[in-house]
Amino acid sequence: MVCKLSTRLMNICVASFCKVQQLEKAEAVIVDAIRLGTLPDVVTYNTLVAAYCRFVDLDAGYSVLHRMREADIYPNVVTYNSLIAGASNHCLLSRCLDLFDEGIRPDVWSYNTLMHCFFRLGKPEEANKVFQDIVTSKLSPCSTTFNTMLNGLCKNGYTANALMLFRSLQRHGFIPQLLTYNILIDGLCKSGWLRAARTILKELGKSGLSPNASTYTTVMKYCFRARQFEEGIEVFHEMKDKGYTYDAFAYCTVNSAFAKTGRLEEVYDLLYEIEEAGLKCDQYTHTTLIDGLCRAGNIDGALKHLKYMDTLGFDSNLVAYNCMVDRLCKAGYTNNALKIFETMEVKDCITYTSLVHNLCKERRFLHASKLLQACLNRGMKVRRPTQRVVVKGLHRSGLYSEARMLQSKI
DNA sequence: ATAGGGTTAG
Repeated sequence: MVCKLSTRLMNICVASFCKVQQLEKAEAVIVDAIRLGTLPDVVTYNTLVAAYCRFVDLDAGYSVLHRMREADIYPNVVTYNSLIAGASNHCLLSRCLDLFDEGIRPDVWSYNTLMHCFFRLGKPEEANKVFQDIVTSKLSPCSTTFNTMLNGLCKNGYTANALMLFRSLQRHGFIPQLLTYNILIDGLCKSGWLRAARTILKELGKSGLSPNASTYTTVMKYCFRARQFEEGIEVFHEMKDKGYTYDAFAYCTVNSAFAKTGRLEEVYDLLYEIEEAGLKCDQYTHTTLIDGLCRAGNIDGALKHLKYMDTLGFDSNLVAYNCMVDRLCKAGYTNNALKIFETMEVKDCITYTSLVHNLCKERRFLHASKLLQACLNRGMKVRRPTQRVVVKGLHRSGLYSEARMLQSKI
């Protein structure tokens, strides 16, 4: 009894660490447990297989499978489903299919995952075959089967079929989940079927379910895309009134819309609100803000925000820097842009392309040529038009030997 | 397991 309890406790610990992507700590729990006489069971290993497939890769999942076999613990359908999901997430279709032939009888989850894999690879016919197989076989489809099918149809451009399937399912007694509604609303909006989307939204309201942050974010997205900003912001307020005030995803959507339309005061307010609530914006949001500030002519504000962004500990702020460099040039501060460029540890072909073009505009062809060569030396690709601008400029300025040198590197 | 947002050069 004591032993069983401790295995369960160990599994809960392992699962908790896996959930937050701390796989070393999960492994350490197992090591400690073994030392105290508690052995991992099939659940422990299944948790690990799922985590390694998800956060590392399929082979890492397989290596857990081997460890499992060495420990004389037999994998079951859950183990295989995790591997199938791992193969599917990394778009490894043939390995996904291989897993169906390894002696474990697949269940409806296995097929759901396979169907999802086909849809992600843009193979709706194959996905549909799997769906038909599930429906006609002894496996009974679950709501995930239907949700996955509806989502896949929408994402692959079969919105009409999705709507037809949805209605047909309802006639057969299928009760949609909130997720089902969210999938359909997004799919219908994406295809421009706004009236149908509104109908579904109304049905959601009548169903007794309440829209969640995801629903609101979807609706907002399409309002902003259709340039109906006031309507989008109204939706945002409704969302907050309903109590969804802690979803960074939704906030960042609004943030970007503000930044793009020059409503910078409101962005700053919202950013403050987000950070006050202890939420975090990602690189995209900050980059959009920096871009918006530049476009509004507030270069100093953008520089200040870029510095602030540097303190936030993102892996890379490359795009924000690229943006800053380009906007500085366009605002006439090319030398400042070059100074920033020199401080950048990571650069990509966009950094170079941007500077090369801006330098050419200022007829600083020699400088542009040096940068272009540096870029090529680092093995980065530069598009033809960019190369041509520099070579032409050098010729026009009579810098023939430099032109020849550049040509030889191209 | 399946649903939501967003960035730079030419």
